[in-house]
Amino acid sequence: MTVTRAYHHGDLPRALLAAAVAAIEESGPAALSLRDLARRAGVSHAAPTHHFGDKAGLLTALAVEGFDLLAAALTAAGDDLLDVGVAYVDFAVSHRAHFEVMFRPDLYRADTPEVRAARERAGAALHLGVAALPPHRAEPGESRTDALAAWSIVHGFATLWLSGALPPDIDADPRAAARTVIRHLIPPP
Amino acid sequence: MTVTRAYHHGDLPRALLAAAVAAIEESGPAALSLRDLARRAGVSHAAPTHHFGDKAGLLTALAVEGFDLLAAALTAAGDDLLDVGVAYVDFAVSHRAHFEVMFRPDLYRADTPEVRAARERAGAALHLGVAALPPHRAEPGESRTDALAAWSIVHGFATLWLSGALPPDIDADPRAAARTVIRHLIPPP
DNA sequence: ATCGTATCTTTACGTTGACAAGAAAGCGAT
DNA sequence: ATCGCTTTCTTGTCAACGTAAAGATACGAT
Repeated sequence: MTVTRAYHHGDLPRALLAAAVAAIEESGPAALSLRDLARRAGVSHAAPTHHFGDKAGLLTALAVEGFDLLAAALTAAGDDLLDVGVAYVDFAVSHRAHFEVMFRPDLYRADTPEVRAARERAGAALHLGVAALPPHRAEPGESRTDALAAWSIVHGFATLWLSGALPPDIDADPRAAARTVIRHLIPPP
Repeated sequence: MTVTRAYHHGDLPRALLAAAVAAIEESGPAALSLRDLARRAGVSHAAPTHHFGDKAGLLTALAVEGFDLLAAALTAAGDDLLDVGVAYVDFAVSHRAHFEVMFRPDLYRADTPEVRAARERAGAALHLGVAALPPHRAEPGESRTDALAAWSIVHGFATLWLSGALPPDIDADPRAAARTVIRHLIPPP
């Protein structure tokens, strides 16, 4: 006799991560409860701990998944810095649970090799967009601060939007507002 | 006989806020424990709850204090957008506990009138720096996105630095790096 | 001196993360 | 088939946490 479950046997980790995303989108990563996740998945209270070691382990897995998703989204956006920047903000908006965890290293183990590798993949994808910029300034090392400025402006816009600090009319269409904001950084041709 | 205490009688709230700042700087706002604060202040575990109602109440007070400190720092920086921007980053670096709480509205009551007022004071101070920019573009409503772009780039740089996402050489002198980054936003005269 | 209030303590309850030990199911080797 | 090993999950337990209620103590105004 087969037991009816919400997940295929052996796929508890995936189900738990999905439940964690839903829970974080509801009430933030600080209020995440392992026992609540177990309840949602219909397993005992200690099942999550077995698969992820502890709470930080679960959030580490979520962060890795997030950096990989971000890398894929940025790569798919192409070479234009404007498109890549909008894709960054779009990722934060449409994957806010992942994004909120990714940049809160006190919640997980950010120094794991897997996390480091996934983060570097995302960073490389972001740099591709910056590299397509015309080298209008001849100063050495300028492209590095170019990248840092681009990263800062899209990351700042994304986190401000996530924290609800932006006025309501921007809340309505963050992607369009992001495009306008990023344009301020790119010199007119 | 007078009892030796770490704080003047009646100043427990201040002592608790100071202890909270120290605790958050050590291990982040998520790991903050009211009972730990009480231990540090030498009072019973329920004393913090009396003064702040609950944990969110304490963090609300901390956020209000933070927005006021930020407003003061930005005002003191003057009218130049570059200076104001660097002051924003400098505030995040030198008051990281306040800053981390301020932009995490799921941890406190961000819709309180006091919080709202303090946040608007800080916003007004930031806008002063943007208003000093030359109106080089004649498009209507441009100054609003100017402000948003400026806020985004300094906020993004600050949060990236706080989350440890920036390379080590930038960690060493974030203020200088911030100045370089902000310059990317300001058109050369 | 007394009353009222603010300040803190004591006690208690439900929830949480973590740990340890055990049950149960899959699985390859024999 | 069945033995032994591993993975998966359950059960039981513990200390720590946030919160609430009620009692104790001190302060200040009258």
